[in-house]
Amino acid sequence: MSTPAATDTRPSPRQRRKEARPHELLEAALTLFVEKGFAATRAEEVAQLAGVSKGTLYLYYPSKEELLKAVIAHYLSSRIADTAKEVQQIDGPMAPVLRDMLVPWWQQMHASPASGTFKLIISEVRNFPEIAEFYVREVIEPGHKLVGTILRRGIASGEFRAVDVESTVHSLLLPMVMLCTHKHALGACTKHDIDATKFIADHVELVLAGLRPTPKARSPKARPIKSA
Amino acid sequence: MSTPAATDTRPSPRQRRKEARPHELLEAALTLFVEKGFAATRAEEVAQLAGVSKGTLYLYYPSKEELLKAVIAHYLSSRIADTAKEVQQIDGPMAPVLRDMLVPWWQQMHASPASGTFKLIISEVRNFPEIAEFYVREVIEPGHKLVGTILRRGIASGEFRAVDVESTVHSLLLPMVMLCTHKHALGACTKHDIDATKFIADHVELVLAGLRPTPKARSPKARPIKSA
DNA sequence: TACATTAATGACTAATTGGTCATTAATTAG
DNA sequence: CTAATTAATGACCAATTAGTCATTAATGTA
Repeated sequence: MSTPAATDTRPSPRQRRKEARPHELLEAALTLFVEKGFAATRAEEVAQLAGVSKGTLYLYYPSKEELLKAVIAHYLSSRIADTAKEVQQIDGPMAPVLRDMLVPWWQQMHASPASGTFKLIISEVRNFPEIAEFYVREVIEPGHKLVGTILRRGIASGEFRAVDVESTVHSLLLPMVMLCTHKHALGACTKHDIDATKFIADHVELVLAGLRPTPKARSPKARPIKSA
Repeated sequence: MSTPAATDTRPSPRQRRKEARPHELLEAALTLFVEKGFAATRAEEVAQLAGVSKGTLYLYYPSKEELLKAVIAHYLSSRIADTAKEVQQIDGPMAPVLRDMLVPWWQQMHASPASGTFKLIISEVRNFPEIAEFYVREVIEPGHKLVGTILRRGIASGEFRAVDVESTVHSLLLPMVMLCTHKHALGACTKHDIDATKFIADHVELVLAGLRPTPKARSPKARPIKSA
């Protein structure tokens, strides 16, 4: 999407661009924090990558730790809530919902720089517990609730087997998170690559297959569920 | 298993225990590297947790980086190869193999301190590419080859659908790795807990259900495969 | 007991880096 | 154009820490 500050040829020195700095700094910080980790990234590196001096960085963020929190907050501004609203209104079978919403959602997430936030959170939560709180509230809980709802509706209608919802939510989502994490960890330093687009689709199909009612225990004919 | 050096009451000061030091230092290093990350862990902290002075740490490991590599090498000494040997000799259906070997293998891994190595590797590979090489060779490749073989044998015998083996290997293993990672990241600072033992079993069952041949496309009667 | 060996120590050094602030210069107002 | 405002700079300071090494003392030997 937007070019990293390092590669673009901005006018040059000592230019005043008050509006653009915060975002450029966040972008640079995300890149470096994800790549090298928080503690191993020097504040001056972030500034340099954003094309400013260290002093300027501290003009916009009061400390390295605040910068980290700002990065996570910025790149996690919840698209989940919106998606949940949409799903609420959909009627009928749930398999297409997973196929047509969950799959592209994760494909886009994986392709975007925001995919790095997963590695960042994994690496840093224990050092900054506030991040845990934020992440659970903004991402984990809404996400699990959404997928859990979809599964429960599918089970209620007879479309899915009566599996354990909690476990199945994890079966669906953990690989997605791991895939994003992998991209910025091993995936970034070996050719041991994963075709993310294909895997995301394949994985959802596999889970859907695992959710099909068993032929023996004939489920009562699936009936359309009440909307809402 | 073994008590962390911090909690046990060892005789006390300036005791000479040449044999025990390396392992105690590795244990302390694993704990702290996993908890705080490599860069944020001070060499002296590791020494302290192991009950020795900083000088002693450097008596056994020439640098912090070498200590990190030693930790990973030690806790990854491959149990995978052994498991692979066993599986090679088993005949008949593959579902019990996954149920009876993969499930307990991951349950034990999750329960052991070695589960922390996943978070450690995720966080540090990009800073220390040698680790990537080692990990791919010792863990990823053998592990994928093993599970891939199991799936292929099941597909060949008609026990499993003709799914994409690569994707399915990832569907099986990524959640396990993520689960271990979670334990030492978010799982260590929130009550947002996952029942690992249950999830591992449930997940394998879900995948096995997803691998069942579809009732419509009747597979040719499953026949026992040739051994070897 | 006296001596040799070597495991263990911790004060120390050199280098790094988060954060500050007096100075500089781009921009705007009059 | 001149003055006022403020975005941007980078030299600087204080604190931290990886790694060293001269010293200490535990252990073994005669």
